[in-house]
Amino acid sequence: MHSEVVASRSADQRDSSRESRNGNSPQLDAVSLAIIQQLQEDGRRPYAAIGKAVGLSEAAVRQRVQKLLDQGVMQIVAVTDPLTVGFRRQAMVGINVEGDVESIADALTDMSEVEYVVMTAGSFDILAEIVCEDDDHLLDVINKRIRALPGVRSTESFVYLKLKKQTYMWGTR
Amino acid sequence: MHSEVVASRSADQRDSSRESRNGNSPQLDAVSLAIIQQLQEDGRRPYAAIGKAVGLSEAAVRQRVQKLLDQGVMQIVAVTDPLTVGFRRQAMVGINVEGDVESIADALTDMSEVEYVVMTAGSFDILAEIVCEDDDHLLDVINKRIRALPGVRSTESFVYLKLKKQTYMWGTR
DNA sequence: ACGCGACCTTGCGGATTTCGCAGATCCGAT
DNA sequence: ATCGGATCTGCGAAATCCGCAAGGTCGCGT
Repeated sequence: MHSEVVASRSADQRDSSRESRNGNSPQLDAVSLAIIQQLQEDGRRPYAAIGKAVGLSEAAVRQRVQKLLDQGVMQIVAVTDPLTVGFRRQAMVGINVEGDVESIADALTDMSEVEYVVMTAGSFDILAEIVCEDDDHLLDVINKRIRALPGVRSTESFVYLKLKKQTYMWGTR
Repeated sequence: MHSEVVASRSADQRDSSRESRNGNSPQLDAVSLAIIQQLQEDGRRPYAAIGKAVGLSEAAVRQRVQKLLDQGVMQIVAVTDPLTVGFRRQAMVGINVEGDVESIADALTDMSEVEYVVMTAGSFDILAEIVCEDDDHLLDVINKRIRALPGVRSTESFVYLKLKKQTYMWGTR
């Protein structure tokens, strides 16, 4: 009874201790992946339901989720389109840097208006997404704060006109 | 008694029966805003706790959250760094279009590998974020699928090297 | 071979939370 | 003045969460 799936979570994705986050290597197995998928569909889904879906007991799911949360591998949050929540100006800013890219990225990370920072290959070294209340605010962040950082060679802004898609469903496909 | 906040949720969010998401502004009142903030901190926070924080009964919070969810104003989901979850190649693609920008954006929206689509002002008409398993996959999506769309004049890719920040905390600042 | 640690399972109450529904209220529209 | 819709509050009942305890299994290092 109860057997069903289970899929013998053997000792598969062992080794390969590479790191992806900013330092540690969480190393997820297939079951945790499945749990995350469940929670990507509905962050409030009960543990028992998740357990049934991935072939684990309620208690086990609870422990796994807690650990994933504690490790910072995943977070369960509400997401919205900022435009509907009163932030009327958003922009993606492409930045070119001379010198240490990482330190500039860190400086951007510390700004509360900056939602998203990623280091890239291509004609920009960094892409940063900015969320502001209005034009003045946006202008201020870009010109006074970002361009003022030592090492920033140039920036190019892309003001958001309309958000068309925003998903959190990889793996679900 | 019990007053506290409440802030007289006047008769604002009239209509809104329409598909929010895009062009319009559902107009959230202060209470819904506060609820969203609570859920941005913890997507699983109990309704009673939220109610206490925003000055509403448990049932009222539940109804509001349900409506926000139904309207598509907000979603409660698990988020992770895709790199941690096995998607090893990501990129932002800037796209220039001739003709109807919106229809191209819609086409992008239909691709499962595309996580994020936004229409912008600036030297790109559209920015799209792509999440793939490996280089072949990424190459395939960009060259075979995106560039193949009629109306796409040119694209420029920014392959992600390292994600530095990813937040969901507007309003909480 | 043995012990240890990591992880799962089953089972179990009690505390909490969720959920549905009936009864107020408020407010604008007829 | 009154009707109707939207929203809030107040309940029980059902479901979920949470901690905990007693095993079981597997892989690994000594």
